[in-house]
Amino acid sequence: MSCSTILKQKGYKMTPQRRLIVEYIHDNQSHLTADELISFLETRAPGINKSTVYRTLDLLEESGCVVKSEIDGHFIYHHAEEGHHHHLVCRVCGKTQDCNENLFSSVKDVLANRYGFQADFKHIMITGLCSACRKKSR
Amino acid sequence: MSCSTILKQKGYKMTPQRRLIVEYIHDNQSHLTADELISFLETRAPGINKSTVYRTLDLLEESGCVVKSEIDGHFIYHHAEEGHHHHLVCRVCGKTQDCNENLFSSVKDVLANRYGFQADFKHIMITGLCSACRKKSR
DNA sequence: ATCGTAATTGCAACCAGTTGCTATTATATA
DNA sequence: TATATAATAGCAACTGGTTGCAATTACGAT
Repeated sequence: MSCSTILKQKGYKMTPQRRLIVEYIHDNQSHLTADELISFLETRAPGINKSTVYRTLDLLEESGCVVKSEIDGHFIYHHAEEGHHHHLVCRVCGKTQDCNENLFSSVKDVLANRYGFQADFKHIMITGLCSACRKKSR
Repeated sequence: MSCSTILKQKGYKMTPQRRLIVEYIHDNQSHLTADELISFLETRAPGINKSTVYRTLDLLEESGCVVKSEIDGHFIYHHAEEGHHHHLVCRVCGKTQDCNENLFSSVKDVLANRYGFQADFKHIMITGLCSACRKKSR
């Protein structure tokens, strides 16, 4: 189901601003930042306000159309249909690789059993050292 | 070894501002936020600037005296000597509980073997639903 | 004890993101 | 098609955090 349909079903209105944002997210399979989106919108809808952008992104997240992750104090958004995967972010070169493994299922079980805590573990950002930077530092 | 000693050994100067910040961190075993620290400093050293506080915290992190974690777009600092543990943050009530388990060792192994990625996994913030909020929502 | 200098501070401006408010607008209904 | 109204957009002010710069200061060498 498309993002627009979901928003309408939830009783939200489809404004030109929202249409553009949703369009950009659909055309853009990979991760996007609010900044990226804002500079795209400046070419298509000059005058659009950043608070509109952030509020729309929050709305889309709340509606499950988009997943919001954080890394190093700022936010990244993914189209939810991409499927759940995690991101390995190198703390030296900054490069990111995806990993689609179901890595955290055992951790989830431990937390549920011992702490009664139901962990989210969606689109985790894992910082560390990538193989290239590891070799360089040796 | 004390934080001041470490800073001196690294060739950094001990200023009154830094002395106060280090003192607060030593007296305060649990997590602290920059805001907390800033409002403490306002009583002891009026006029101290927030950029000094943030720069000192970054310095202490770089020197390994303090660990910086992020949650929901803002930062939390821990005295490094507390030992490594993780935090379970409830996305509903916001409460945090510590968990000292060596939860991620198996995940670390998988990432190292399959991706050549050396994950950090120190002071992870795990968001989810705590047992109390889980019961309420049922 | 004084001096030279590199490190550090405070400042002001900035960045990403948030919020309360008022004016505008999408949409359901008649 | 016109209208009522709740949702929304834009605005301006704000928050937490960062940065470049000029003035100050800690501290090693003399």
